[in-house]
Amino acid sequence: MNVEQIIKTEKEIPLESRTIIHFMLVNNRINEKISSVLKPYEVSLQQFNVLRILRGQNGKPANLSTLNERMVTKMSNTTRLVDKLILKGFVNRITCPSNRRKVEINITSEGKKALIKMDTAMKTAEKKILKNLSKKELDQLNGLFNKF
Amino acid sequence: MNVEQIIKTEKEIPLESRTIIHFMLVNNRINEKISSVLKPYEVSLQQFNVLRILRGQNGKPANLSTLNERMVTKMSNTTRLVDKLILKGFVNRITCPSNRRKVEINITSEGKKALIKMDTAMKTAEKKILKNLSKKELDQLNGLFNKF
DNA sequence: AATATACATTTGTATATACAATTGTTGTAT
DNA sequence: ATACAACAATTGTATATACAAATGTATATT
Repeated sequence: MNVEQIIKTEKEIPLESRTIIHFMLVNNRINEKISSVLKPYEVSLQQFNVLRILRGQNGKPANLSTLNERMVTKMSNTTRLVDKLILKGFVNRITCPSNRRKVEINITSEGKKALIKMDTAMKTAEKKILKNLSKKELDQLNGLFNKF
Repeated sequence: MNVEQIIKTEKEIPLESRTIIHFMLVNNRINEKISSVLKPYEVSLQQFNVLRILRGQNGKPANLSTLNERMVTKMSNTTRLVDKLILKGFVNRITCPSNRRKVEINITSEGKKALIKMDTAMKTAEKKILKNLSKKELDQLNGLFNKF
C-alpha cells in the first residue's frame, strides 16, 4: 500500500492531522531507503549524521553538546553513538585539557575516507527519492519546512 | 539551536541532501512534540496510530497485515504493539475461526473513550505545530508529499 | 492422502533509544 | 578555603525497534 492510498483511507481526518500523518509516512519511507543505503557501510543514519557534522567542522573539534544540538536528539545517545564510531576507527575522542568537563571529538582520516564512499551512495539514493521534484519544488518544500 | 540554524551550517551541502536533512529535522521535532502530548495517556505514537486505524475500520476488525501496511513499519513490531494495547484494555484480539492463520483485532469501547481524549490533545498540538502554515500552504505541502 | 509451498503471526536476539540518576569538573558566593 | 550551584558527560535501566528464524495453518501439487 502506498502513501497516497493510506492517506485516502483517512479522508475523514481533518487537514492538519492528515498533513502530519502524511509527513511521518513520507519520512519513514525516506528513512528506510537511506538506512538500507548505509547498511553496507555498517553505520546507522545517526552515526552518518555525526560523521557529516564532524567533517563540517573542518578540523575544529566538536563536543557532545554541539553534536547533540545539531542532531536534534537526546544527549543520552550521543556518548554511545560516538563510542560506536570510535570502535570503527572513524572518530577519536580526547578530554579537553583546558576544561576537563568537555571532550573533543574529531573525525579521523579513516572516517573521512569512509564518508566519501557513503556520500556517493547517498547522493544516488537522494536523487532517486527526490526524482519527481523539480528544483523549484525543492525550494518550495524547504521554504515550507522553514515555517515549522 | 533551531532547524534553520542547523541547515545554515550545512550550506555547502547540495540542495537534495539539504532537503532530506531538513525533512528529517522537522519530522523529529514533530515527533517529539506529539510523543510528549501522548505521554500522559501512556501510549506511544505507534500505539496511537494503531488505535486510529482500528477506529477507522468502523467495527470491521483488522488483521496484523493490514495494520502493518497502514503503519508503513515492520511486521515484527505489530504483534507486540498490539500486545501492549491489549494489556491496557484498548483493543482485543481473537483468532479468526474460519482461517486460524488470521487474527481479528478490534478497538474496545474503553479504547475508543481513551482515543477521544487523546484526539483533543492531539488536535491542539497539531494546530500549534502547523500554526505558521495557511490552508493553502498545507495543501501545497500535501501536494509535494505526493511526489515522494 | 502425503508432501511441498505459501501465508500470517509469533518469538528470539541484538541493537537503539528515552529517561533518570550519577560522576566528575568548573565557577561562584560566603 | 568551603560549600553550593551549574555544567558536560557517562552510566543504568526500561522500553522500543529491526532483523532473522520459527511456529502454526491453509492451499496447491502429485
